[in-house]
Amino acid sequence: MVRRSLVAEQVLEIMCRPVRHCWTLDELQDDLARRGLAPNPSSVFRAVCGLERSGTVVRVPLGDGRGHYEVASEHHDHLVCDTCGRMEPLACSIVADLASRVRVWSGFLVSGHQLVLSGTCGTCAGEAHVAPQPGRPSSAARAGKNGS
Amino acid sequence: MVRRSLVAEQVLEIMCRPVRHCWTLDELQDDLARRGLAPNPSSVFRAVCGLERSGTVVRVPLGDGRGHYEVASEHHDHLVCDTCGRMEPLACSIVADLASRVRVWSGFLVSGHQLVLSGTCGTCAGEAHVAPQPGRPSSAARAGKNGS
DNA sequence: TGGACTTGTGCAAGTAGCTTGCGTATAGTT
DNA sequence: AACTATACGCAAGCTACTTGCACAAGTCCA
Repeated sequence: MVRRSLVAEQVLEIMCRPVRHCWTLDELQDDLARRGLAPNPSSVFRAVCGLERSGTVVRVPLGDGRGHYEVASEHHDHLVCDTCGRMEPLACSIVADLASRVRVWSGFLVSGHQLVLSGTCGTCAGEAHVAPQPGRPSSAARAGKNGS
Repeated sequence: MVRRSLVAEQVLEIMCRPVRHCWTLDELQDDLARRGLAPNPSSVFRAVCGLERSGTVVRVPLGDGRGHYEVASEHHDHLVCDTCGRMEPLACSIVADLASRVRVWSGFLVSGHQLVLSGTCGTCAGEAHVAPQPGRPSSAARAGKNGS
């Protein structure tokens, strides 16, 4: 008795679009709302959980205290632009030889890694020379979850 | 009117001991309790906040949804053992050339990074096989860490 | 077609890990 | 000793999930 989950279907469709590289639950819900669906946060959560369990999507820990999800593909790392908040995938091969070097260096058997590079993306760096961009949603802007 | 904060003082003292590389607020509170102090969680939080504001300690986002703090020193990355949960610092120079490679590769101007390698530390790997690798500087020995 | 069964969804409450506001205690200063 | 700024405890609040429960709806089988 396999029932299709409308929410999960739409979530997957949204995540497969190349508009963005990875999503928070909030962003997914916003996108779903824009599509006329307005599911409960718990439904979005459960849909993503299901997709994660089935291996279709994976959770990316970006260290900002929120859950980020992306469609499962070959392992890669992430570039996060401090200016526009955009995130880009980074071919993992660029750090592929790290494991063996670490092993030799410290005896640590590396089985996985998570690398997040922050800085300014090519676009923003280019724009910075032309004109400043006011009102950009910076990743830091979100950080004030409770102020502090 | 500068009053010393007993909690902040003890927190800093705890964090300066090489017993462990980085602490959560919980762990700090436990250690403080072991020292006879039993401060409120909010006091620990405020003490750490103060130390962070003054640049004495830094927050390390490990992607587990909790705040980890370590004494501020030269930037480095982290090795986390999946078996014993121990964490070790990893000389950052090992990924130092990454920025320039990424720049060439994608035009991204890297200003910072956060790398967490997970796997099995030398000690745990040794215990698992009974035949540890001799002559290798063990991660524990090198980093002067003990383990939790 | 209809009843049983299974699964998806919404709603609300619960949880973890902070974070903040407020009142009181207390160390420094005058 | 009085005054005042700061540390601290307590409790409540916040974010971002996470879970439990009830109901609705889809699927299966007779």
